[in-house]
Amino acid sequence: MKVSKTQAAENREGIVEAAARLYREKGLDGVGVAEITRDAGLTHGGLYRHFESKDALAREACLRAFEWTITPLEGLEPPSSDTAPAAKLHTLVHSYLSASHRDHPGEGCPAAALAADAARAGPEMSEVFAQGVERNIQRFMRILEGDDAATRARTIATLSSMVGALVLARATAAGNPALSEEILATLRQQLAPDES
Amino acid sequence: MKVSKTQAAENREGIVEAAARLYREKGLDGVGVAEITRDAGLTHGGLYRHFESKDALAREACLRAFEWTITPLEGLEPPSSDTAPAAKLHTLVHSYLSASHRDHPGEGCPAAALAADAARAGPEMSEVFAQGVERNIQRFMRILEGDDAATRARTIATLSSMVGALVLARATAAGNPALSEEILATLRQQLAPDES
DNA sequence: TGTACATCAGTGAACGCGCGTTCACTGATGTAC
DNA sequence: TGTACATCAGTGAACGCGCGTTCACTGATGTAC
Repeated sequence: MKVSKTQAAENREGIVEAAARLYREKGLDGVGVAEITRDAGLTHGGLYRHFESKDALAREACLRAFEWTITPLEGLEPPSSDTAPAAKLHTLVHSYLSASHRDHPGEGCPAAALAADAARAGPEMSEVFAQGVERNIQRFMRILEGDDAATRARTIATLSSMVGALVLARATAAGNPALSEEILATLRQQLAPDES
Repeated sequence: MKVSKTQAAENREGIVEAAARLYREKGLDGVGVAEITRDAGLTHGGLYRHFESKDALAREACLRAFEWTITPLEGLEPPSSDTAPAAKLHTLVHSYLSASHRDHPGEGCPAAALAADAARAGPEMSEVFAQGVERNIQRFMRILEGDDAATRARTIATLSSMVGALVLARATAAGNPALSEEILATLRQQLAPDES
């Protein structure tokens, strides 16, 4: 049963998006091609008409995941072009370091969900990751409205803090919910303190 | 071929240490029991005389890994009881955020290597992780020689930064070595600036 | 101290299972005429 | 516009493989006498 070109493109799209979500939820070694294609409404055999291998799909899924995380950052910009950088930063930090983000990795930051896996997945995946991180640095600097070395350093430090805090909050969430929340709250306050 | 009680205890020890190293190098889903026992000089069948399951071994290996990372922190203390907290902090930060630590996860911080895996490995593993993180917070505060809420907040923020930076540096190392080094250097400077 | 024997740490073949990948096949698509 | 047919996206059985776990067995240990 062949399928129209547009339908095939949509199916391919569905596989990439299912993979991007499932990999972030379960890790690169925690999902099989059968589960991914089933989630996209297909069977596993057809996957290889679109992707050379599972690893190639994983790279494309990570690329997609990095685009997704950028979108919410950008979503802040159009309506908030008249908003102060500090306000944008506050919104972003509090959204990133939220219980909701911690508890829904599938739609969240791929760096926090997959960085450790990516470090073990070979040079091509590392390139994908390096591009994603560099792009997030650029977007973040645009929010801060600075392009000098000091802004870049501040951006890298802030992103590292956010990723580390989210990763630790996730690892401790089930075993010690109070500690998990303390980590998130401490870094929210540190990076974007509430007035009052 | 039975073996003496001391020999059996040593063998058990060897399995835990091999597991602690291999899990940090390859991830919780990246190593099999055969590889672990082979690394310890045994065959896979005997593993179940010592551990109820692979998951139980993984938890004990993580516990062990957290003890190891604490040791180097403590190693700083006896000779440096006359050293200023700032100097200890400098040594610790520069050692943690080094290329050597980035490139040798097997002997390094389990939080940076395994937090994402641990978040997916069930509540018992999360408890092990929460205890490990809490213990590292306590040790770090002892280095800073403070036990108030502000010191604790500063500690949590610093540890989050270190973990996030190391995780990002590892994920980007193969694909963009300059970016990886930039991340480490930026956070070294941010957390424990060189004088001059 | 010496002997008989129960214990049990470790071995390695075997198990059922799920994995990534392949491939013969299906049948709607889309093109050539 | 209608018809014949090559294309190829998707199906699902099958493959070889490595996984975690089990188990009958081995033989040195360590205990009971």
